[in-house]
Amino acid sequence: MSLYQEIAKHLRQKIEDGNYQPGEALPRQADLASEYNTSRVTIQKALDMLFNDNLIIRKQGSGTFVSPTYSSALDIISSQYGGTTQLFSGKADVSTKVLHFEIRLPTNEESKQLNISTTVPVYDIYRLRKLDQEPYELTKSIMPLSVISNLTQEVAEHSIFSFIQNDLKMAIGSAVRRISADKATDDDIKYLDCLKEDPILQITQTVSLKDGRIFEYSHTRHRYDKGSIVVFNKVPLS
Amino acid sequence: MSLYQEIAKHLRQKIEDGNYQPGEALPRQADLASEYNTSRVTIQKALDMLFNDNLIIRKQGSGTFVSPTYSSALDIISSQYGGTTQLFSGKADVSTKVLHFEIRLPTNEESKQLNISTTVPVYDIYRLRKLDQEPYELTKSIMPLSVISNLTQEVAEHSIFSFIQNDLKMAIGSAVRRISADKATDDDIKYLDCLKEDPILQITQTVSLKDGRIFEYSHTRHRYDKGSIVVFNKVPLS
DNA sequence: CAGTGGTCTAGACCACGTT
DNA sequence: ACGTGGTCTAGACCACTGC
Repeated sequence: MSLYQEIAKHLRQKIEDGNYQPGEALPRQADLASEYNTSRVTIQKALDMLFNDNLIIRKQGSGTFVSPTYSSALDIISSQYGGTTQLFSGKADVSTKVLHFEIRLPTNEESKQLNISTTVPVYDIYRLRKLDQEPYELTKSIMPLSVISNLTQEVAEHSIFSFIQNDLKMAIGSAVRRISADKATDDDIKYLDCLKEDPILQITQTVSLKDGRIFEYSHTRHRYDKGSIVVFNKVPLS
Repeated sequence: MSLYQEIAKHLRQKIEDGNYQPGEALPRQADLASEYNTSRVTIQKALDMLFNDNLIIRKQGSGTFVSPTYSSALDIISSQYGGTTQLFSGKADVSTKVLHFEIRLPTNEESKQLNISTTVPVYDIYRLRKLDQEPYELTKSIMPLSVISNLTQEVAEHSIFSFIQNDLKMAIGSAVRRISADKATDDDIKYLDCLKEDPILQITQTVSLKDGRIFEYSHTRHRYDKGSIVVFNKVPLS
């Protein structure tokens, strides 16, 4: 890990441990540079990381301060990446039932969303995830074989995200999510064990690898009483 | 505007204009530095901005490429900041009806969310926004007088966000949003003109200024058929 | 091995807030 | 006027990719 990342990690730890209280000023950049025996630019790169995570506030002409609204509750925010299995790792028992597993050609909409030709086959996987035996989410995933291969029903029963990261050694880069509310469908009622009048929270996402290739286009449906999405937005710089 | 911001803006324009196609390589950092008559570090800061907006992909040892999935559709993503009025500026006719306007002391929950004492008075504003005369969202906003002052019902009928930015000259920094689905309440049915069985998309948010003070804690309710939230997430660096 | 982006330096000057 | 963070430089070396 590079120096600025180490410094960011160290400062983050000090803030989380309460060495610096919310609202309190951090040492000047020049002093931090001396302390870590590095240059100011490197300190700035470290502070950039903390700033992007809302841990600190920077005031030109005044100083750097621990965000007055800092609370560890924000830890959740950035964690929606590793998929459901990783998110609840250690907190709850996640089990997966594969309802459908098929390799076929994509529809026009799917090929457009995945940015592939309609001649490239895709996995079509429909899964029900349970948290501590309670139905939690229903997900339909479409993944191109040109990006992900050797996916089996066995893998789908566990975590596809960890298979991609740990077995295929591919790095996930970013995700675009659209969140909406919808009425319950017959499948929702059947698998999520909800009522006809219960709302559903739906997340439609395309997830890309670091190299920019899209590897998943999916729709996830949640019971309205078991899940919400937390997002953190910085103001645009431009 | 600083040099790296100008360069980022210029490169962004070139990508959006199609001078560089999706997947195509940009010039090497060294060449860009020569072209803009600056140093490589400055070019890197400019590229950081484009990278954060998913416009480019960087491959160490290989080059910098226009994101293969780049599409201008992503422009929407970062725009949820200026409030509803600004978001639809020029696209639709936004009108606001103030249903309630009051100054009172906050509840325990509100003071906790706003990070203020229960002795600091707050504005309690309940508004119905319409888009081209159609009910769009119902928002209950709580704002501390210690942060925002001189707010009037007159202002609430237009845009509170633009009042804060343009009149009070205060800069908005970040927002934490929780998005969930809910059943329709009597108010939803009455004001949003929806049915009892229609789902509602609810956004609960706290919005902070650049200096870290929270200026709004609000709940916004949308008709399920008129609105969704799009978010873009980069993978965490740590 | 050549070529690319990633990290880092030591120092300079600028912009902004506070006193 | 002073102190702070913001920007920028010219050059060096490291890390990774691909031929």
